Amino acid sequence: MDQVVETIIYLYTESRRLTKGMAREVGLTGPQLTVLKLLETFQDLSLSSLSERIRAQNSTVTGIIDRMEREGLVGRERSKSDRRVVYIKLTEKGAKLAREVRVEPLEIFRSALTSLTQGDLKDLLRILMKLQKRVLARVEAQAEALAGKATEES
Amino acid sequence: MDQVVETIIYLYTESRRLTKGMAREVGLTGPQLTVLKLLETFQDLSLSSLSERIRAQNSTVTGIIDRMEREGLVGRERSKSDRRVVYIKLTEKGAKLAREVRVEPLEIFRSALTSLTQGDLKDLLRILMKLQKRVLARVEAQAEALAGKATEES
DNA sequence: AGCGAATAGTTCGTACACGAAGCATCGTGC
DNA sequence: GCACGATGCTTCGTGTACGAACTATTCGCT
Repeated sequence: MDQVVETIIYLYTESRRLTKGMAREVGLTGPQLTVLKLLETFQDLSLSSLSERIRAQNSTVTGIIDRMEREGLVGRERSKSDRRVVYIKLTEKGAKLAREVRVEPLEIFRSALTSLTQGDLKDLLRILMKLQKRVLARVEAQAEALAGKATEES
Repeated sequence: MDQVVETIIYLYTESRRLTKGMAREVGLTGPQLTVLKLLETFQDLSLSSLSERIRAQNSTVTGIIDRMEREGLVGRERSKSDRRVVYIKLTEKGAKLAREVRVEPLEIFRSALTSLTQGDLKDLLRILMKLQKRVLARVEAQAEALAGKATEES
């Protein structure tokens, strides 16, 4: 039971460690490699949609992009239609680097998954989803409780 | 399949977010609350064993302890038998705060787990362990490959 | 039109988080 | 005993990571 938690933590941290190691080989950090690969796949993305995809705050991504821009890997470009939006696009150098990185970040993780039997994979997903749903329900309940408390106080 | 990865990431980040929220209520950060609770359970721990338990580097934990010491929650004490070792112990104030925090950090997560059927829980653990074993095997294979490369280069 | 709320990004302050380098101490081999 | 590698911790530099406050737009409503 605690072991389940342990294992999930292990799997998560390990997959991050792997991305990081892979990134090091080309002189990048983990998040930077992730961003590079995302931009290769989707061409331009706004900063917000980038943050959404890597599950980080805008302020965090601003920093990551700052450093990648400094290295000449990406460029910023304001949208014509909505002048609040900034699109991030790969430069030549960035695109070249993205092509050089052979393996997808979560490769090892994925190949370990495929090596499970079809049945196991199905069960795993089913149970994890169930788990997620319950956690989500509790989180929302707690959020409401807090919101209620805040209202009382105000 | 990618969904499994997604879900695991969700579960992990959510559990961290919860710890953080709980910590905020008593004016702490996530890692600080974790350390506080660990020290409450085990009394004194050396800095290294603390790092091991929270899966962080010594240099990271040094910082966390620095800040907690500044707040008067913990104290450092050099070991008599091995003067390299530093034991971290709760102060009065730290112990009091630890007692005030009712819920264990991973509470929500755990209660969601217990709400699964016995069979599901068993399956989940079995599959996750299998997955972990395979990831581990691949990681080691890759580590060796890198080590080999390094030797060639030297 | 035009005001107020919402949205997109940035800036700032703080706290992890890691690796490399440094310092003190310990342990072993000779 | 004593050189030397190993161990425990700290320091430093860099890069996330978040939330709060701020600016510039855009949208919704009247």
